[in-house]
Parts: sequence; structure tokens; C-alpha cells
Amino acid sequence: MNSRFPVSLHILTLLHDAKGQVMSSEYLAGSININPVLVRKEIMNLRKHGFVDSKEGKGGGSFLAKNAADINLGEVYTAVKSDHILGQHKKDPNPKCPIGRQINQHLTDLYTQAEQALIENLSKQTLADFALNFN
Amino acid sequence: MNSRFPVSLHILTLLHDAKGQVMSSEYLAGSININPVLVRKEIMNLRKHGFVDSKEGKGGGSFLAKNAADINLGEVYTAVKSDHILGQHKKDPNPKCPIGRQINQHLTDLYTQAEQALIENLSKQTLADFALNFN
DNA sequence: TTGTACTGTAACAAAAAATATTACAGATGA
DNA sequence: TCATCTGTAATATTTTTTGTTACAGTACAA
Repeated sequence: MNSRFPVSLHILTLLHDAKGQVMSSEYLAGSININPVLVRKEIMNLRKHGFVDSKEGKGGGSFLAKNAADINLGEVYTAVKSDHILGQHKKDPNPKCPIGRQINQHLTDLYTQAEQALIENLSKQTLADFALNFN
Repeated sequence: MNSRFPVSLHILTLLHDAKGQVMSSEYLAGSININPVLVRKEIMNLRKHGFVDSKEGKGGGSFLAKNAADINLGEVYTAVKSDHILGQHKKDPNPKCPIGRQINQHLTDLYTQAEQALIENLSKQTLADFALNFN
């Protein structure tokens, strides 16, 4: 499992905390303790989804593009996730086995509904709620 | 993300389908299309949790140790999961940053409740229900 | 108009995690 | 007593994730 979700949430929390001030990838990376290039990549994704925006050039950096109360954690999760939460299944089970032949379809169905429950739970909380935890 | 959950579920489904007959790790591995040693390791874990049992020696193999209707998928997930579903967070964010200093605790809290929702959803379905999908 | 400090992005390297392989002792049945 | 399994360790390979280096392009500011 990669750490894109926690990294994204960390970035968003920092940007929220910055109250509109632009933050450099260098600074964000310093708080998270990862490479600035990874931060910039993650920010590209967050931008693509409309959560943040950024300014190039001297004095540039990034900032929240919408109100923290309008970003829910289910959306953040969705924006970040790539493969199935329950573990990617083998692409090529044995087609000669009646179970092997059908398992991927049924796993996909199972994952889809389980993931939906996860997302619904995360969606109950906004970035603003989450940031409220910090003092 | 490893594929322990789908592998475990695949094994359990095959054993259920076998209706009590012992199945060799070789056969199971053949349906899943992975290495038999991995199957045996996964079976050790499923055994430890009381889902299956196995017989050594010639003609040996494994079989379900309880009724499929008494194994729910939430339990299977719990038996198999190692790290956090939402991605493990960095162990060492910057302690000098007020956000970095506290984020891990809050991520853990968030994960715990989100994972709970996932498990509750999975628990609605038993192995018997899942196996019913196959024909 | 030139230097400085950023972003965006690609290409490559290193580290970590997952999976596969080999090997073999011990159990069990025929 | 042979053949066929499990259980398990040790090691190798592959894949995924993360880090690093590099540099073009943008914007501000002296």
C-alpha cells in the first residue's frame, strides 16, 4: 500500500492551517518528511480534482482552492486511490477451474460494495472537521 | 498492497466447494495460480484463526474447520490484514511542525473508524453467501 | 533585464515489499 | 519402506514505492 492518502491529507491540513497563504513544496515536504518532488506530484493530483491550486514562479506555492468545509474525506480518498483496497487479486487465475474462472468478478463485486461503505464513512467528515482536531 | 485477502477468500471458496474433501496446496495453488508455498503459509494463518484445518502426510491437505455459514467475511479480513487500509503513514513527520507532530494520532483515529465501517459491511456476508455466487 | 525562487515534469536510482523458488525434515497412508 | 503430502526456513526474483537529480518554464523584484 502506498501512502498517497495520508500524504494528501497531510498536505490539505497544512494548506488549511496556512489560511490562504501559499506554501512551497519544500515547506510541505519538510513537515511530512518526504521528498518535495513527491509533494508536487501529489499536488498535481489534488489540483486536478479541484481541491488546491498553485502559483508558479518566485514566491509561488500552493493553497486550498475551496473551503475546507466543502472538501470531504471520501472525495479525497477517491481522488487518490488507485487499486482495490482489499488487495488486488491475481489477474490470471486458472480458467479451467470453475472457481478460478469466476472469482475475479465476484471479488470485484464484493470490493465495490465494501469500498462504498468505507467511502460513505469517510464522507461524513470534512477537511474542516479533521483540521479541528489540531491545536 | 498484498493480495492476502483475495487469496484467503479464494482458498476458502475452493475448500467450501470441495465439500469436506481434503485439498492439497498444489491443487489450490493451481486454481489461484500462485506458488504452493504461499498457499501453505496462508493456510497456516487461516488455521490459526480456526477457519480451516489440515492433515499432514500422504493424501493430506486442508479442509474447512467450520460451517461456511459461520465464517463471515469481516472475520476473514481481520484475520488477514496487517497494515492500515488507507495507506501507512510516515513514521516520522517533522516534530517541529504543529501539524506534523500530531497528524499520526489523528490519522490513526480516522483509520480506525473507517476500517470499522468496512469490516461491518464485510461482516454482513458469510462464506456461504459468497460461495452462492458461483455456479 | 537579469538574478532568484519557485513549479512542473521526466528520467533514473535506491529501497522496500511482495512473491516465487528451492530445499528438506517430519507425518501419514498404502 | 516408498510415495506424497505438510510445515518451515532460507534465499532469490520481481514489483512497487519512494527518493534523487536535472532542467525548462514562470513570475517577481531589484
